[in-house]
Order: sequence, then structure tokens, then C-alpha cells
Amino acid sequence: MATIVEVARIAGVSTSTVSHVLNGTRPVQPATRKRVVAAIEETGYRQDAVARAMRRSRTDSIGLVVSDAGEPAFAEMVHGVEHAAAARGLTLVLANSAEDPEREERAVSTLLARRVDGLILAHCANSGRAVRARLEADDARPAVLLDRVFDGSPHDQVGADNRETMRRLVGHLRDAGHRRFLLVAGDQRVPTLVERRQGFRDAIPDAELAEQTTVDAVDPASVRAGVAAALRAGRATCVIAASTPLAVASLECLRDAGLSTPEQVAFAAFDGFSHSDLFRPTITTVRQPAFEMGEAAVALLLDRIASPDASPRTLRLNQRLELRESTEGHRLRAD
Amino acid sequence: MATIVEVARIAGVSTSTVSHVLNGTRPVQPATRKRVVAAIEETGYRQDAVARAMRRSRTDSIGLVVSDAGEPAFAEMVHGVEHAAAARGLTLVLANSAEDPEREERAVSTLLARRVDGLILAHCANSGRAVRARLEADDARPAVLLDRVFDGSPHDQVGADNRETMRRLVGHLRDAGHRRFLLVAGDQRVPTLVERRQGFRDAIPDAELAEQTTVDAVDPASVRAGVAAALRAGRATCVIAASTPLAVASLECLRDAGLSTPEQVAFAAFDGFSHSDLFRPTITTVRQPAFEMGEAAVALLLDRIASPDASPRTLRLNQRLELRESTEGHRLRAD
DNA sequence: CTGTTAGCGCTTTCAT
DNA sequence: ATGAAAGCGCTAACAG
Repeated sequence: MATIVEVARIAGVSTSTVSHVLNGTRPVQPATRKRVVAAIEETGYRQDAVARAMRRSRTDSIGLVVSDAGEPAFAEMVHGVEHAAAARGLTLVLANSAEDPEREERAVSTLLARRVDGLILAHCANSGRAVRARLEADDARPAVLLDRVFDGSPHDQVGADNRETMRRLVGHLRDAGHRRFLLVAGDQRVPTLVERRQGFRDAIPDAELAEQTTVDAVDPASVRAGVAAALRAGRATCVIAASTPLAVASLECLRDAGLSTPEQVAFAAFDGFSHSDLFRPTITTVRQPAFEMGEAAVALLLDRIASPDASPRTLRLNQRLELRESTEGHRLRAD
Repeated sequence: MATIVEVARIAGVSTSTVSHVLNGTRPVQPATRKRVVAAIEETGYRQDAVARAMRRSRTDSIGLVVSDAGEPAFAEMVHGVEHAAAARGLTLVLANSAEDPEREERAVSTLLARRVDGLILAHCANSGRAVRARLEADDARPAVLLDRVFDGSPHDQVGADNRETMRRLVGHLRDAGHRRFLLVAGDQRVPTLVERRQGFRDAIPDAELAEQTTVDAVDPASVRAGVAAALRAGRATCVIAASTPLAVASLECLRDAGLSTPEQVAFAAFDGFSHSDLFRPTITTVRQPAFEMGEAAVALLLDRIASPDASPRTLRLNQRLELRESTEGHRLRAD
């Protein structure tokens, strides 16, 4: 490959002039520029981004670590991050921690070693303090936490308004007459799921708290077992799943139990499914604004890079409550 | 940040020794090594991957360009690529062409400028020759084509056995008595969809060819119009959609036409949906081995990097035909 | 408006 | 077993 030196030689100018036409970093006489452009053409010269990054100590790239690249919601966030990054001329370096704290720490270290200009991180469920330390280290770059946000985090964050939306959802279901819920709440080490559970609590009057059932299990098998047991106990008129995997497990249980939706048990899910319209019955769902969250994370990151000392912000994007057949129709008798 | 020079100074050795300790590239006296390690510890030194890449002229990274990061199938391929890359200590640089040839070309150029060690590319539908030229340029790196494979391509490729699987699917439906199909074939500039259409042709006896209907429209609205018209013409007993977006459009039409599945019209789709089990009726689907295709692409790429002169290979992974309710049940009377 | 030149941090001959 | 030193290709003072 031709280098900038060769281009300069052919154009009969210095390398610095070539560099400046390349980057538009200082005025260049039209005639000179023309010769340079011709030389570039002739040699098929291409800038070496690695050398450039080395010299400028910025890479024009950002790193993204997701906790589960297999989940559609995270795939959408990746999509959003890529979109926003590309729009700003940044390339995206992607890593997946697969919910493993060790891999998460490795991924962050690798990205930092690659000198990404900034980092977006969707923490895994049980991520240790090693990562946090890594993000604070003196070779670290600005970081934005995505989806799983923490109170009092020193970082910028973007999440969803989980608590409020769950409150709204339960409110709606109560209006429809439901009083006894089964909340499939999931892994309570995940902030998102904690927030959803809080929203649930918010919406239930103290006097009725005792009538509610919750399943906190983590692995699918235990979830299924928990839900099945709760259904057998048979008090809930409505099941709420706090995430897609939990929804899948729950729906399987409902089916196995031979319970029809919404006639016998109403059902609603957070995060939902890609083509919910095609399900029968269609399922009431809280749509995560995943793509937009990815975009927002990039925006926050760039703000942070621009002003490193501004105080950290936490953004919460609104989720959309999409009411469908699974929570519809029958009006329960007042208890 | 501490550099290798500082570490060397503190350990009282040369930078070359530090480098060799770091990379295990030549034997080092245990005592010396210990001092180096201590100095690394003390300074919190971290290797700078950019400087390293510059000097070695390899980045230990690979680039991936997908044509539609929003499609679940591509998201799965990204996942597979990331998985295989990480397992081999490579980082992944991700770009999305969003089915736009210009963005595709830009993405390839950017990745090449970043000196990725190799490239995986899922061509967009109408990708021009500019990209092809770019892949051949003298600063290019080895490339593997993903999903959308071309006869006589000079590159390694990994796709799916679309033609065979479509043949099998139609064979099965014929066994069930169907004779008149509506194939929603989609954009015939996409090799995948061409192959599926070929498989369809393969499975239909010449004498019956005239009885078949096909919709080749590209944008969703035209697809819906085409399908609606074909349904009104009313000859098909079975609809086959060649991709997920086509399936969505088709199902909407079936619903709008008030046709029940499978009683009035059978239905099957390629690529399918994430949670098909939860649909009612459950839908017969051809599952793309997307994750595995991503993994395979990485394997091919590394083989290629290892032996640049081996002749190019095209891998076709098997798809899985998952028969479900939407093509089940009723036995058609023989025509 | 243009050129000279000193590195960025690292790996890797070539010596010893 | 270790060290000295030459760059990788580029940018950005600094000087004219």
C-alpha cells in the first residue's frame, strides 16, 4: 500500500500538506491540492486509521458491551448504537458478555486497550466490582451505562421508565377488575427487573399485598416450576411476566395447565415479542424503546466526551404500553 | 498512562525484555520476569493495542458488515460471529449497510482503513460493483461472504441450503395434497430468495407450473397488494413466504381476507419468528442456522488468513424444516 | 501557504 | 538471556 510519503513525493509536496488536504485541517492552494488529489488517485492511497489513531490518540471508535447478544431487545440496542455511531462517523466495536462477569471484565479491558474513545455498557446481572474499577482506572474512557441503570452511579446512564410503566400496567389491570396477580419477576440482581417489581408494589394497596404471588427464580426450569406451582395454588386472575424469557416460560405453563387466555387468566409481558400481532390471542405488551435507547447512549457518550466534567445524567426513555387481547374482554366480578 | 518505557525503567530492563515478557515471545530469566511483572503491577501498565497493531500491522480484529441489523436472522449471525471471534481473541468491528449499496461501500472502506485482519460481508440486495472492487483492491484483506452467496464468487462464502429445503418443504406440502401454491418470493436480486424460488420450481411438475402464482414485489406495500390480489384470484390452497418480512405481510393479508389457517389456506414461512411456538396456529417454518453461519464465517475467514492461496470454498449449512399446525390437519381432496 | 521534524508506543532485528 | 535502536504511518507544532 502507498503511504502518505509516497503521495507527497509524487505530488511534489510535503507530507504535512498531504495530511492537510486529506483532513481539511488547513487551507491549501487549489493548484497544490489538485496535484495532491491526483497523486492520491494515482497511487490508490488510503489513510491508515491505525497510524492516525496512534498519532492523535483517538480512534474515532466506540465500544459496546452487551450482556446478552441473543436477546432481541439487546440486538435492537446494538442496532441503535450502530446507527447513531455511524451517523457521526464513529465505528463500533462490539462485545458480548453473555451474562458472565468475567467475560464482561475482559471485554471492557480489551476495548480500553484498543483505545476506543468511549464505552457503552449493558451490565450483566451479577457483574462484579472488577468492571466498575476498570471503568474508573486512569486509562479508562468515558462510559455510559445502558438498560441496567444504578442509583448513584458516577456514569451517564440510559434506561427505561420501568417502574412507572409497570405501575400503569397494573393500574389498568386493576381497573379491569383484577385483584390477584402473579408477578413473574425474575432475577432480582438485575436493576430493570427490580424496578418493574417496585412498580408492581406501588400499584397494589397495602391491604391487598398479601394476596399477591411473586416468582423470583432465575433459570428457566425454576421459573417454570415456580409459575406452575403458583398457578396450581390458583389464586391469580392475571399473570405478568417481567421480561421476554419469563414470558415464554409463563406461557408454556399456562398452556400446560390448560388455562385459556384471557378467559381464565389474563396475561401481560414486558419487552414482548417481535411480531406480537401475529399471536393468538395477541398479547398485551410493554415495548422497550430499545433502538432509541441505543441511540441515546451514543448521544450521552458524545456529550460526555465533549464535556468530561459535567455531572452525570440518567435518561429514562418511555416505554409503550400496548394493550391487546390477552388482557381484554371479560370483566371480572368485583371481589 | 504508563508506557512500556516506564515499566522498563522501573524494572531496570530494556523495553524489549518487557515486550517479551508481555507476549511470551522469548525466554526470560525468572528473576527478570518477576521484576518486570512487579513493575507492571506497580504502574498499572496496559498494553496499547493501537501501537501494537501499528507495529505488527495486524489488529487482531475482524470486520462484519450486515445488510440489515434490524432483522432477527442477521442479529443472530452477528451474535455467532461475535461468539466465534471472541473465542479466538479477535475483536469485532460491526457495521450495518441497511440495504444501501453506498453505505455498504463506505462501511467496507472504513473497516479496511482500520486494518481489520479480515472481513465478513452480508451483501445488500442491490450492492454494486464498487464494493466488489474494494474487496479486491491491493489494500484489501481476506473476505468471507455471508448468507447471500454467489456462484463463481472469488471469495469464501457461507450460506444455507435454501434450494434443497424449499424443495423438501414443497414436497411435504404436495404429499399433504396441495397442488396450487402462492409463493411470496420477494426481491429477486437477493440470491437467497432466488435460490428459494428455484427450489420451489424444482418441486413442481412441469404440467402444474401454470397453476402456480408468485409475488416478487420488494416493498411491503406492494407485497401486500400482490398477495391480496392473488388471494382474491383464489386458486392457491397454500401460501409460502420466502422470508420473515414477506411472512408478516402475507399473514396480514390472510387475516384481512378472513381466511383461516390451516382450514382454508395452509401457510409456511422461511426464516420464521423468534417464538413461533406461541403463535396460534403455530406456524410451519424453515429455521435458518443463523448463529452457526456466523460462526462458520469466522472459521472460513481464519482458514483463509492462514492459507491465502487455497481455493475458495462455499459452505452451505442445513436449515431445519419445522412442521407445525399451519400446514397440518385437513387433507385436501385430490384434484 | 507550505515544509521540517519530532515523536505516538510498540515489536523486532541485530548485536552482544 | 538481554539490550540498542530502527522504524510502522501519521499529525501537529514550529518555522519560514
